[in-house]
Amino acid sequence: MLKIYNTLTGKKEPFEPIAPKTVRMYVCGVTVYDYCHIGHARSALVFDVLRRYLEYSGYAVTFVKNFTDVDDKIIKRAHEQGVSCDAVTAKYIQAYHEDMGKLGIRTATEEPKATEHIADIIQLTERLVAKGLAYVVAGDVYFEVSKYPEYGRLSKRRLEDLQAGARVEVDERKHHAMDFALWKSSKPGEPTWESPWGPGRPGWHIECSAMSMKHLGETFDIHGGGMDLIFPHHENEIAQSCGVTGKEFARYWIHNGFVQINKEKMSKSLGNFFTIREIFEKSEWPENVTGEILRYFLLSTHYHGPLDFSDQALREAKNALNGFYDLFQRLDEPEEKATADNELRVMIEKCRLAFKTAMADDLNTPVAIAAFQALKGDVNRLLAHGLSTAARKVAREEFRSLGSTLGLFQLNKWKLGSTGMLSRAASKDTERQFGPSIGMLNQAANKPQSEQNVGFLNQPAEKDIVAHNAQPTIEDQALTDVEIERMLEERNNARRRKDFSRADVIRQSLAAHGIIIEDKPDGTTRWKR
RNA sequence: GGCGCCGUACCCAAGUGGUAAGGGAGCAGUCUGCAAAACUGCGAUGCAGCGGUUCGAACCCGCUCGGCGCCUCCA
Repeated sequence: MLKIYNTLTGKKEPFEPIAPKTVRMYVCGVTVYDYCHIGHARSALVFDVLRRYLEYSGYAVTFVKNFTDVDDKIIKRAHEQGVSCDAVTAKYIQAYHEDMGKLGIRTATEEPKATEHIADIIQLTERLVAKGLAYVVAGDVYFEVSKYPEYGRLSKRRLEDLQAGARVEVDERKHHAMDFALWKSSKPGEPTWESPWGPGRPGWHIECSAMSMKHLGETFDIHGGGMDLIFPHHENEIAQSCGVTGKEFARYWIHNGFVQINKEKMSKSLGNFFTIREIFEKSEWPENVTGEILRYFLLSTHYHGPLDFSDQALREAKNALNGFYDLFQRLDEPEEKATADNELRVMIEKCRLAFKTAMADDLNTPVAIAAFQALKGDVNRLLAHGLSTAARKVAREEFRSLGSTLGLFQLNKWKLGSTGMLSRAASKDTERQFGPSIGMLNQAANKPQSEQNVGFLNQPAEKDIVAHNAQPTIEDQALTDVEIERMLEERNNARRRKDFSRADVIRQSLAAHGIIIEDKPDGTTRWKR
């Protein structure tokens, strides 16, 4: 049974859905006026994993995630670029799907847009006005916070504690400084819809209430989003929704922590954010590998806490993942000995139990990953004793199926691939240039921490290198599999006649192309990019 | 001014009353022509500091120091 931390109650609680075996959840998506950064990725991933886990646990999940596609920032961006708001939102919605897709984040059951729910929003606003919870001022409609006595129960604030106008001037026409707009009369050049209060557009908070109620009903199971949405966004949603229906809105409120840079929240104003596509562009590794590294990194900390993004953190995730995929490569090799086949079952059972226990405890993904690490060690030991081809397949499948809840271990090939993309001539810094391949060959690559962060944090320099990478030189062409096999054959011939210097030359030559080799006890050699 | 979070080994990170998971890096050993990988071993007598409660505290309470978030749009 899943226990989950509920912001509303401030406690970890057993999860009980309203209707048996089904879960209805709503997560606040993004405002589509720019590319998503790694913080958006974390939020999307956390709820993607929650959804996968609920499905794994046997629930039928209806998952709704919205796009806010009408908003001040969108209007501003459209004006800046001299294009329509629709053009802006369409561009960034597509980018959202591309970026999240690379991270293996599944699309939600429903992904409603605010602009497609104007009628629902107007209707909900009318009901609030009719109930006396909202008032109209010259074409604007405001929710009257003092009419909802429980205002502040999610964010644990009292109305009196909210310092009115602390940083923003209070609109004189509002009854209370915290009253918020449900409907805004539109200025010329802004998107506009007809309404009982005149032409205008919806406020931010009301759209989520309207869309969630439409797709999930007036009361549903889970409402999620980033920590920063607790106040005022989710607080306001509760006030509107509960105010209008008189029922509870969502039962479990789940919030993920921030991604930080050097212990500070990633934000546009600080200029310390990294977009998802920027990370993929700068990555030294192929796209599918980068996606999994990012996923592993984001899940290696509990979703509720803060998470510091750095180049080094990504490298550690990559190194940890290396161990798994090295094992998977061994598991793909045939073997007749079956000495340890029976023990494998026990190890797998142990892992399953540990995985389930960890995930059921407030989605403890770091502990779940630790369970995989334990199984990795176990299987490696059993492998030394002898696991049959069939048993190896079973083990690999176990990683794949259990890992699918976290979206890990799904790749067939783990290529770190120095595919010749990196131009030697353009580099003044060999270590950075060749990244993982050189790093792994040179175990001495133990630099002071100050240098380890340069990759992603030093934007200008890195951008230069990316630019150079676009023009690979001829000598950097990747080797074909056939060529590699031929070189390995020659090397093994050399080894057999004890011509080790020749063998080492070939090994170095392969290494220069990013090929890592490993001699097996039987005299053959396995390799990887 | 109000509300709240965090501080665990070189780094990352679980653990929230019963005597410190896991990973990365490092060192040593086994194996290997040498590597690589894998395996084995080493590594916090201590969880920011100081008091208190308790048979027992990293976990509860108080104070102090340090870092951060929200109260405005924000995943």
